Amino acid sequence: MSRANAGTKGVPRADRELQIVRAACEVFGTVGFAKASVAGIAADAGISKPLVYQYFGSKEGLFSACLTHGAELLASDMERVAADDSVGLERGLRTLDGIFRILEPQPWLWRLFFDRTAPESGDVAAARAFYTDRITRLAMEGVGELMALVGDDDPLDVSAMTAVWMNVVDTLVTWWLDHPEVTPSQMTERCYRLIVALSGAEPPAQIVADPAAR
Amino acid sequence: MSRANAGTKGVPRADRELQIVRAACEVFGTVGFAKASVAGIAADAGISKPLVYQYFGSKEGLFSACLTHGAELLASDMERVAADDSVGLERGLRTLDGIFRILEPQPWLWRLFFDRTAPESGDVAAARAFYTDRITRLAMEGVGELMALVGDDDPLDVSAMTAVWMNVVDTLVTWWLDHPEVTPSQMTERCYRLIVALSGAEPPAQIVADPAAR
DNA sequence: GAGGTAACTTACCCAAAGGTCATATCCCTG
DNA sequence: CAGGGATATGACCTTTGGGTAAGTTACCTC
Repeated sequence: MSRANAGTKGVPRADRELQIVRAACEVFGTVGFAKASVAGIAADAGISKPLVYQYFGSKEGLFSACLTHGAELLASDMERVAADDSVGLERGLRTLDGIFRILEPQPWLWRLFFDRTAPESGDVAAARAFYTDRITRLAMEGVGELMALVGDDDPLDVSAMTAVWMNVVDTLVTWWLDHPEVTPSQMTERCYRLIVALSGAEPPAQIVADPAAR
Repeated sequence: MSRANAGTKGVPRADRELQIVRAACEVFGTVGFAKASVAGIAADAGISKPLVYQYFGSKEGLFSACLTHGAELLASDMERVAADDSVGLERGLRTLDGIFRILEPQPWLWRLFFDRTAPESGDVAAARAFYTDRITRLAMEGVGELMALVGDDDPLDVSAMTAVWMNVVDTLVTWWLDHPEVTPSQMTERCYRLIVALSGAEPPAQIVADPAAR
């Protein structure tokens, strides 16, 4: 009588895990690791706290799963863009475009990656290091091309510029979160204008109208 | 006998408050509001927890005092630069230069401002809104000038660009934190090169050598 | 259909941290 | 030099939330 609602509901583990991860991504991405409560996530997912621990071991394990889930989505898209033959600012624009489209239905995914309240050791750090490497490599490649175009190949300059680039993406996504009525396409066009304003010279324009980029 | 170390040590309130705020700025700025512990801050400051509460009322009140302390320092310097007659990218460079010099001995101050784990209502929010307004106004003014130079006066574009600009500053400061051997002057020069790389056209060069900017 | 296993829950434990209380010591003033 | 107020503290209270123990139900296989 005491454990009235106990007992299996016949949902396979893989389904439940995905359901939990999705709820957790939204919570972690919105309020951050430190302020997120496992009980709250469980409630959002419509299940109880011990099930979360049974499947993910700890709050940290759950966050790690979320990080992997989100980062995989983003990293694979960035690699797709990198495989194109665009260079310099145009490649930057195409990358932004892909990111905006992925984040449209789940903008909070982005925050998982830059959460300073997340643990800095253990599985979480390992997962983050793995994806940071993967993404930073792409960014450095793109930024390096851009810097080489103007004859600057100081590695520290490239390093700093890569950091700037990655946080510019972060900032534009954040700005977008505060202006939810703006569509991904409009964001891409806006980024194009901002780059024009900075550089004076206009990069190729086909990105905005290119149907293949949709 | 139980409260052995109790009793005044003759330190005036104002001195203690400054001492506590300084310790708190470092902790809040380093680990963030959520993960910071008041007892830990008290220990760092060399005093006990109840004294913190006696002087600041709550953890939130303490953070609010830190925010005001740090923001005042930065905002007043930005206003100094704004009062100069530089425009566009040169004004941006001068602002960066001032920020780097202020943050050199206490880089964590910067993070107080962008702490997403801080409370979003009450005194903290009020203090942040006050300084956000003050700083954003300056940034928008500078960014607006830059955008006007190239004929873009869409207010949303200016808004997004302002966000980008403010986070670029954040990023460069963060990058600097990871490269402590770099001096403020070197950082300013590096920023100059990055801007050149982005814009193609070179902004006025005197900022780097200008003794008045030191 | 008996039993093993995977899916699920309620009720609880306990450590950490925000916040308070009662008390102790010192300085300043009349 | 008496006492009021400012400065200071150890011990405590209370809430929050990560984590667990033990029990319940359903499905699957033989």
